[in-house]
Amino acid sequence: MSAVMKSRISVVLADDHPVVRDGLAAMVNQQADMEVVAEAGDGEQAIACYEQHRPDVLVLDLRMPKRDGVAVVQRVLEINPKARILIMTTYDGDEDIFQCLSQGAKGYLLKDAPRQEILSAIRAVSEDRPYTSTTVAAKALQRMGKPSLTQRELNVLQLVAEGRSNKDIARRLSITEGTAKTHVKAILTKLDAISRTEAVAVAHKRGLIHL
Amino acid sequence: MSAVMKSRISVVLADDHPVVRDGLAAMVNQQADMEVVAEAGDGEQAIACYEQHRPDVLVLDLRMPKRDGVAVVQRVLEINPKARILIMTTYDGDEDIFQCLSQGAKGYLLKDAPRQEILSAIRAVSEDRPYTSTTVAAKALQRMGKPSLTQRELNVLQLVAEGRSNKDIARRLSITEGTAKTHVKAILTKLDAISRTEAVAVAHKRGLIHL
DNA sequence: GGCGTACTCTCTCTAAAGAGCGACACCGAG
DNA sequence: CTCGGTGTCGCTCTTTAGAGAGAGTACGCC
Repeated sequence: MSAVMKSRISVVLADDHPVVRDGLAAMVNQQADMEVVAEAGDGEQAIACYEQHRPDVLVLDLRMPKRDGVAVVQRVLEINPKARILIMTTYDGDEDIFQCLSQGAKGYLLKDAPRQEILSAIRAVSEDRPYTSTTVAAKALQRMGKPSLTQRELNVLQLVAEGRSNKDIARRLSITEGTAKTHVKAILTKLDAISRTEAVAVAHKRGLIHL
Repeated sequence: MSAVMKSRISVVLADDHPVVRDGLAAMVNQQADMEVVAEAGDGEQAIACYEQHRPDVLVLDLRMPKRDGVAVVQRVLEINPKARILIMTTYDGDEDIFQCLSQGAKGYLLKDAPRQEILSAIRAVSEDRPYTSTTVAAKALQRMGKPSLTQRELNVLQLVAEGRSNKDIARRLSITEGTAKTHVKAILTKLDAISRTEAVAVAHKRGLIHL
């Protein structure tokens, strides 16, 4: 590589809202040092686009049809462990943030970020420098130290959030009601909640479940 | 007015995400027959912008800081009962839709709508023709016939969603636990739910509460 | 006035949820 | 192999939630 980088930063956009893609594309293409090379409207397209174009930066929305953001991050990093991924989403639950960053995404920012911040985030990530806004970083730190739920507990939590009773949950998971209660109890303890309803509120705020 | 409309449709955009505003602005300004005259990042700005520019169409996001979409619709229609408002949001709960349309918004569409649909919606609303996509219309019809909650019940529902117990709710609203139970019972009946947790799930899906 | 609606309160009774235990089998990491 | 984590099941006990039914007050509307 020469000392002077003449080629522009290539960017792939993945977001299920055409409006958002247009907005990002407009912002990016207006810059002299970057350009959008492809767009994707769902998770599978995002993976396909990445594989095909191998962009410098993949800008990714978390909540998408077909395959959600976390899964896309995983798959893309399987394809290319050095992939530079910038998560851009509306969700600020600490679980989402933690998942993405710990899995190897280089940046995470919220859609209500100002133009300048978005552009500098893309530039940072393109140079393999991590970018995290202060508010997002704070959330990620919040998540530290908090106990994490097991897969089974997440399954149970999901059913609890749908309003199922312990008996109902037991039936669906082919376990006894007592065991279902044990799981719920563990969930309440880990989320520091008194009732199942409060647990759902807490879990939703943290991004553990998505209603 | 002459038979040939030479002046372009003036549009004011209100959305708390700069990215979305950019996207919409790019789309709109690319059209020969319309232009963006102002942008707002929160509810109060939206009202101020409308009052100042009196655009042909106000494109409005529902969830915004300072003042939410429904309140903005109300206020703007107070200022100008003939205001043409197009709601554009990610939320498809039937309560949101019903509220906005019944209060006088001329159109409602989702952010994942394709470019063409967004543009034709703006044109329709600018000519005072209502625009509603089929999926949104279906939601609005779903809401018909369903019992609506009283203000008190909405207050209780909000507390239930936060995970409060009946006793807790009673204390906060300065009523007896028995009365709190009566309200919760009424909520369960109206939402056709068996438990409070299910009620929260249903209410969230319908857009009655926003966590 | 009469009617409907919302809000309040009281009562009983059953079902569910949650606290607090202990226990055993499995499995992977050290 | 031992140990920690997980998932399973069991038990008792108290608290909470929810079903059902009745009833009084206030307010606005026709």
